[in-house]
Amino acid sequence: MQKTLIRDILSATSPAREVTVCGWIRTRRDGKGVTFLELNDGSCLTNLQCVVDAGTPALEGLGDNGTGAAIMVSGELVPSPGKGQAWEIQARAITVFGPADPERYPLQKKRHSDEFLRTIAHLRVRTNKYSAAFRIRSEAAYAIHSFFRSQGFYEVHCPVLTGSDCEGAGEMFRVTTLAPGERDLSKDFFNRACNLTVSGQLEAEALAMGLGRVYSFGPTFRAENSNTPRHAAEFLMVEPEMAFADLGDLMDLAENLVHSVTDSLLTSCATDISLFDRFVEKGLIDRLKVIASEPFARITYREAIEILKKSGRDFVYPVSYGTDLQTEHERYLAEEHFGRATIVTDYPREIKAFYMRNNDDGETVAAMDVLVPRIGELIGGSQREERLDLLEHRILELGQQLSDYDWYLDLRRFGTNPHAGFGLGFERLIMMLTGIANIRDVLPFPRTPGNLDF
RNA sequence: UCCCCAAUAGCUCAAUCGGCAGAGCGGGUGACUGUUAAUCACUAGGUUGGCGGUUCAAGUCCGUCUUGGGGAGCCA
Repeated sequence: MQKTLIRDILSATSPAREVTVCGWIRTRRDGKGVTFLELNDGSCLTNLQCVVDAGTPALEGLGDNGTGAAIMVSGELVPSPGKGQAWEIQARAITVFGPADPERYPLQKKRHSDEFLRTIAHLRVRTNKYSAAFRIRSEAAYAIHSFFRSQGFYEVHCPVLTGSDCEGAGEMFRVTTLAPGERDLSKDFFNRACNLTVSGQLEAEALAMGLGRVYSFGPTFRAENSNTPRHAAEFLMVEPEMAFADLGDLMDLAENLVHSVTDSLLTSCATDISLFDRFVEKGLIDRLKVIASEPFARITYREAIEILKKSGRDFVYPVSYGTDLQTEHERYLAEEHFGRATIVTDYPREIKAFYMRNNDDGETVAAMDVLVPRIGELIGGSQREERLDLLEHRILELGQQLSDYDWYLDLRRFGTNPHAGFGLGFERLIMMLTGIANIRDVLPFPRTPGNLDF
């Protein structure tokens, strides 16, 4: 049987004698002579109106099923005489696949709070807001792949299971097959400690040293006890790594990526984004147009400190050279001072990771953070230290063992070159694109401290 | 992990000074209509998050735990 997606039906240019659609009933309105169904199949935001006349086999097939039921409707596609839709289906036959008991089905024909919908994450995709959010997720991922492909990058797949426990990106989840209480790691699956990855960066660097330009796009895990609307224990990270590139190249890449993805989403997800513009964040579309077209502000850490000092603001955390920028500082820079995406570069080496390239001034490293209004840090990256002696010195300075980084140091022993990369938090990008304020609502099944349902 | 706020019907929320547990939506029943957040009438629905305390009397005050939200730290 030929089934048509509602998305395709709604863009029809002519009537059709026989179409078949499948979907879930969103609402049902009964009259004496006619019943109206709003059918949604997830292919797009808009529902398809199905008209079921009284006394027909179609109504008999429908029975008393309403909101939430999964059905198949066959009939004629005709121009709708009513207001509100161009097309409707005059139903000839209806098959019910799965009813939804209205006394127990949690989704009603009304607005629910995000907090309530999180408790039924397995069902919330059947609402307008969440189906739109997850369609945007998919389109954003597609746009990211398209961008990198157009720039000569190859996607690489970095391992989720890692023996490295010293990447310094946060607390790690331990993975083990040992029985509870057993502590002898030599008897564990890998004969050593194993963790879930916090970043594919080190592996991506290795792959960039042969493929030139690569990016990984995969899950990462942080066992931090972070309870904020911007952190999750499992999230996707986009991590490009470029050989023969410096910090300037990296900033251009980050800016072009965000421009490109935002611009293409404004077209490919126009209907879904307009939903968020109306009901979630007023003015979202205008803000996205700015993000898609305006150059990012670019300042050094030193300049950022000067701006903050001159701001006259009474910050909770005092501003001084040498300490990291706090959330309130980042927000001031991106939201108030510049009013657009802002790249801050060249942080003091003491507050950044060991692998970042030392600048010639001896005190800063070639790091960059991309700060976005309302989101905060969307991207963090750096030019990597390609000089073996300086890298070894930095590792030892931090009290770590060179042997732990043996394979990573090989990349500097053989064919080293200036290279750079960053990590982009995919969920934060989706928050930016939708205006959704809580990361738990852009992840289909969010993992946060104490929450492992579904 | 720290600070602040909240928890009452399936959902969203009221309940005055501590004094009879309420509404809208949703559900059920019926009416009506090419309807579109349909409309109208009737109706069912409660151990006020758990435990303990104060009081003649606790949804309301106190302690504690749990859960959720906001802010901070950590970061993407």
